[in-house]
Amino acid sequence: MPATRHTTTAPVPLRERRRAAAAQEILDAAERQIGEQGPAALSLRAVARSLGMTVQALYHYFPNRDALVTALIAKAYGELSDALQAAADAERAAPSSAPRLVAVAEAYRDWGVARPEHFQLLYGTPLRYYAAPAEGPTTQAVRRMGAVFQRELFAGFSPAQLAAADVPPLSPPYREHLEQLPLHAQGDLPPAAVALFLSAWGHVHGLVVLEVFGHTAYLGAHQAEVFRTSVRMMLEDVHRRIPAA
Amino acid sequence: MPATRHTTTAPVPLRERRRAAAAQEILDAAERQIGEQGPAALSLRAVARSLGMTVQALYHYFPNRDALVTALIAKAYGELSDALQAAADAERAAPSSAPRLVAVAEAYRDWGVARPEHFQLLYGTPLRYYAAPAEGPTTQAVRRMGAVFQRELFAGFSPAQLAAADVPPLSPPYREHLEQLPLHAQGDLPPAAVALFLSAWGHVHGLVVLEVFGHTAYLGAHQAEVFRTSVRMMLEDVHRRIPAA
DNA sequence: GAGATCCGCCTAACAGTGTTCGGATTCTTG
DNA sequence: CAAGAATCCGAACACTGTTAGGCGGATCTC
Repeated sequence: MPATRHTTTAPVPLRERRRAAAAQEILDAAERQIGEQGPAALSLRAVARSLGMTVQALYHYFPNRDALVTALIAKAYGELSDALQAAADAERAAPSSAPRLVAVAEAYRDWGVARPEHFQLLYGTPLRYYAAPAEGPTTQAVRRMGAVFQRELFAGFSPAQLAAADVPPLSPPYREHLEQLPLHAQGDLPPAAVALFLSAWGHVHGLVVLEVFGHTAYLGAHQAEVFRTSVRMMLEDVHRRIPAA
Repeated sequence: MPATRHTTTAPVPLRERRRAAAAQEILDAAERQIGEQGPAALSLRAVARSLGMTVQALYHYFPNRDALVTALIAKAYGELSDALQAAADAERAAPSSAPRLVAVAEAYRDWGVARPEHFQLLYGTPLRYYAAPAEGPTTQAVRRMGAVFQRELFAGFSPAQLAAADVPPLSPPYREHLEQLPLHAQGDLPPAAVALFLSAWGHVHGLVVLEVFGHTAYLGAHQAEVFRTSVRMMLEDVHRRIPAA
């Protein structure tokens, strides 16, 4: 079997373009359905129905449901990353980096609260038998998202400062593993800083997860303030662990 | 229609007992299936099959799938609470309260890591169309679980100390709402302490959620150390905010 | 002990899901 | 224009939760 079929001069993206357009249309319809009915209600038949075609047509654009879901997840991660980046950019004029980190965290929460169905798609397990691919477009999108947060968390600190962060002693193999981790957003991040980042990220994520999944409903309308207070404390605590220049 | 049918002397728990035994058997089979196949694969038909009966028989013990799921969730919360309490009790001899809180946090993680399917049942949304009841046995179990954590987090501090905790200013309505919250484990907890508790709980939960749901798989076998380090820092940070006696 | 009642379980069916096979239609390509 | 590929649909399979109707046996009353 030779490489491809379009052996003529032009790259022949004629048919390909229609394919891509149709696939995009399917993705949009699926996303719409998730936003309306929740991720668990995602149904190939319903997607096809809303597009005026039958189920089997979808199989010409996605090999199976999991592939469609993976594409949806990757897209959602991308949009979430964009939201975080936009929030950070909006606070670029701030004199200190603190408001930028707060803005990023708030953007993370805002995205989850505004679109709980999509948030559940990313962080719940709403689709029975769905297994996320080990390495794919999603992992890359996740890394990008973490990079935004990490950048603003440590903005304004030198590598020397970060390396001297007051962190419990890390075991040598753990240090080594952290050093050769592919989440170095910009320049090398010392292990102590990575440990701080992981803790902070878990902190922010946990607060949002509890709220979006309804486990802190008893807090009512004050959930925004709970989050704001917690993030502020978290930022203070992290900065307190980084020595002054 | 009069009250009940058993108008004889004895309370006639004869049939009731069989009913309860059968219901328990169903619950066990369902839990076994969750442990083996994951919560998303929970199927009434499969449960009935493993018990040698047909689907419709289950409907004589649970009105529908959601009721069975609710019972499973309540049971899982109970077991999780027991695990936390047991971990705290095991460290009762410790001179300081710090190791108890660490032990409770580790127990939370251990439970989630050891039984990821059950953890997903509690904190994911694995069942399509399942809607948790607003007030029921689950909320009570959740409160009990939070109480264990909260107790160990603030053990050894007086109400006066907790009230003077160094926390960002809380808005008056937020303070008021926190004061009349039904999660006062023992004695009244000042709003500042509640804010600290909520932040700490979100922190621990977020770390565990990320790990159990596979979002930090890139950390490999070091995830236990990530957690231990983060919890230690969290505890230091919380205690640093509570003034000395 | 005999009769009435109710409980427990079954067979059958409905609407829904993801997925596959085979044939028909349409549209691009040489 | 003819060849051929890409697209699409009808039908089917195995699975899900749920409901209706009917049968047998255990239980309770007299």
